[in-house]
Amino acid sequence: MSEGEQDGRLLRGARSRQTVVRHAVDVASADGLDGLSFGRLATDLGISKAGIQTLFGTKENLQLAVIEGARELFAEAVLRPAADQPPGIARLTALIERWLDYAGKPLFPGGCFWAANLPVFDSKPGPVRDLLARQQQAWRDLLAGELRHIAEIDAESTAFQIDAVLTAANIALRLGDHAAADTARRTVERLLPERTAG
Amino acid sequence: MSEGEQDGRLLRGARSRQTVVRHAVDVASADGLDGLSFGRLATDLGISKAGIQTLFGTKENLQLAVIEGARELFAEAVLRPAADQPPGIARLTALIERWLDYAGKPLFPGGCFWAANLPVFDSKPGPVRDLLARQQQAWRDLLAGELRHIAEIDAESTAFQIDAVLTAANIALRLGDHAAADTARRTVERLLPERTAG
DNA sequence: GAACTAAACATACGGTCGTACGTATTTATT
DNA sequence: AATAAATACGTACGACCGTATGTTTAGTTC
Repeated sequence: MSEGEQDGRLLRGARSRQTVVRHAVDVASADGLDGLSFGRLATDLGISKAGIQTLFGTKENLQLAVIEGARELFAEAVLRPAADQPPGIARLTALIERWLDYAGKPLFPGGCFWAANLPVFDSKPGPVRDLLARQQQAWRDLLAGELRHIAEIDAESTAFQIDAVLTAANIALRLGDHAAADTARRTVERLLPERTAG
Repeated sequence: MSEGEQDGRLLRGARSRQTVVRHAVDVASADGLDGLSFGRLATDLGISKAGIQTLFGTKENLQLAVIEGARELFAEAVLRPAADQPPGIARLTALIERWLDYAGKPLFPGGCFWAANLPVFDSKPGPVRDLLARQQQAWRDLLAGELRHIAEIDAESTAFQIDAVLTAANIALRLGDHAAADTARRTVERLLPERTAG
């Protein structure tokens, strides 16, 4: 009758990992990947510290699992909805709108997961930093891919710029600037060529 | 004959604070303001943990002192050299060049101090977050002030954009993208009106 | 249902953290 | 020289950290 139940069955294996990771992502987006600890997660979830340690082994493994988990949530909230749109400016716009939603009414309580954690780990070589950097690059590549469907644009450099503006908007939002999303929207619009009719 | 000496005299008062803060800024730029601890600073500097505690009282006070110290170093490295230039585009360019230097060959071993710490504290209300946010705003206001000398430009929004690009360049630099400074330079140039002759 | 594996737990260890308190030492003031 | 104030230090405390080891429980396989 402990808390570590789900659907009346004790959490076991993959299902336990998922439960822990899901909560750990929230913790890490607010307090950073460093703010994670077996003890805290155990207390929050009402299960034993040693049980979590059994599932993940080391703290670094936990962090890596959490990063993967965050990416899945991000893909579900931002990438998948935009995949419906046709390639090019439509899909790009959808991605950006979804991203601003994602940063605004936080899927993650601490705002963008990568904006929160990359600056902390960018000076700490290791698997955590590498994984975060790879995911960030994948996101920028995705933006660049859509931009290549638009003529008269330097895809790489525009992708860099869009990502920069979105990240800055994320921080501004978290600091209480409610207009930041609109600012970002207008800024991005100006980066794209004059809108064609329709 | 302990390590806590300077010019042969024991460190006392303000001089001690300055010594500790100077080192703590380096630590905090690499490991974050959370990575600071009395014990670690004491070990690094070869003085006693309790001595540092006497100087700062609480950890939060230490963090606030470190933030102020970082701002002084930033002002010395970026703001003061650019102050020679005439207001407007010349001074703006000087600020940006100095900033890229500051982010590149690190005055702080962890790159831009605010880029590293703002994302961590933007979700944690308190004096530390407030001070960091105020300083960030002051920097953006400074950029906007210079931009107002340039016609046909939305000063606020361009300042937002320049800051966003510089911050993104800082992270890219730390992740090994050696071309990031040039990318940022070119991006900023495109934000300003066609260069007048000379 | 017996044997085996995987999962969850209990407990323990050394380490560091932040803070508190008392003591010695240095500087400043009288 | 005596006194007061500011500094620096030694030590101690409870709390949490990450990890390791052994044990119990829950599923699985034969």
